[in-house]
Order: sequence, then structure tokens, then C-alpha cells
Amino acid sequence: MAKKQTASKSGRQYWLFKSEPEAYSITHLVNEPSKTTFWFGVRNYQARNFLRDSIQLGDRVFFYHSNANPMAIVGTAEVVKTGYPDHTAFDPKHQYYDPKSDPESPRWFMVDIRLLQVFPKPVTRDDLKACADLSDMMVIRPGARLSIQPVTAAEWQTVHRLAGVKAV
DNA sequence: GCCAACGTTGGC
DNA sequence: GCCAACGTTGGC
Repeated sequence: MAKKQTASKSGRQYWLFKSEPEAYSITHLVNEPSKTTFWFGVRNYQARNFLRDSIQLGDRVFFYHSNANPMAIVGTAEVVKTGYPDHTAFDPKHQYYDPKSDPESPRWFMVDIRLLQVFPKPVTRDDLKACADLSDMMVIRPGARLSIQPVTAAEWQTVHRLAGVKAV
């Protein structure tokens, strides 16, 4: 897949990961040992391709709460392990089991992320929509269901400005 | 390879 | 809870 976004000088890229907080919230991440988790359960090919092919060590991630009150970017994380097979697809008892994926020929992938910051105040979907500089941001475009989305360097900075914190 | 039916996502 | 948008499936 062609990379849609431009890498920063450091080569670092930026992403937005969606999660329903009832399933996995940023509080879950805060409470993980080492504040690190594997990002499992992505079952969409476009998102899979990002996880498998594009996301690099040190890339930055917005943690977005979907289907939530409020819907918001609630913090940031960094990629600490690049794409590898999503083992939850191999387990028949698992919610995300997929019989078409197996260890010899894995269909689904995940990365590991570690918490960087919990925003002191979430940047809500309404905040994003109200910000002229973010009018092209994928997450606020109608029908943008993709659960792993590229974010531009400018968007990364702007959202931090709205959050009132320095980007790390 | 087309496309209708169906299932899911996720904002509203 | 509704439903539009979108992705996947499967018959042909």
C-alpha cells in the first residue's frame, strides 16, 4: 500500500487507534504492567495492512475512544513492537477467533504500544470538529470507520495544542 | 467478476 | 435505538 502520509524528518509517523472504552480504554492501558499492551482484534484488511506493513518502532499513536461519552482523543502512546501475528485469531474460545487465520499463514496482525500521556482533559470529537486546522482529519470525516488511521505531523501538533500539553 | 444480501461500525 | 456507510460473502 502506498503511504498516504509524509514522514517527519525523524521518519516518525503518526496514527490514530480507535477503541471502544468498554472493550479497552486508556485506563486499561494505564493499569497494564509497563503501561504496555498488544493491540489485538483488528479484523479489517486496510487496518491490518497498516499494522503489518507501515507502523514502525517509535511511531506515535493517538488513543481514541469511540462509541463513548464523550468520544475523544484521550491520550498518546508509542509503538514499542512492530507488526506480528494476532494470536487471538488462533484461539477458538476467543472473541476474535478467525478460523481462516493460523500460525502458518496468519491473516491478522497487531503491534505493541506503550502509554506516553493521558491528556489532562480529553480532546473531544466536538473539539476536533470545531478546529479549522483539523478539517481534513480522517476521524471526523463522515463514514470513516477505519480503526487504524494515519495522522499528519501537523494534526499531531494541533491536537496537542488543543489538549494543552507538549507533544512527546 | 458482478452485485445483492447481509453484518458491522460507530456517530447521532 | 436508529440507520448510513462501508466491508464481506456467496450465488450466479
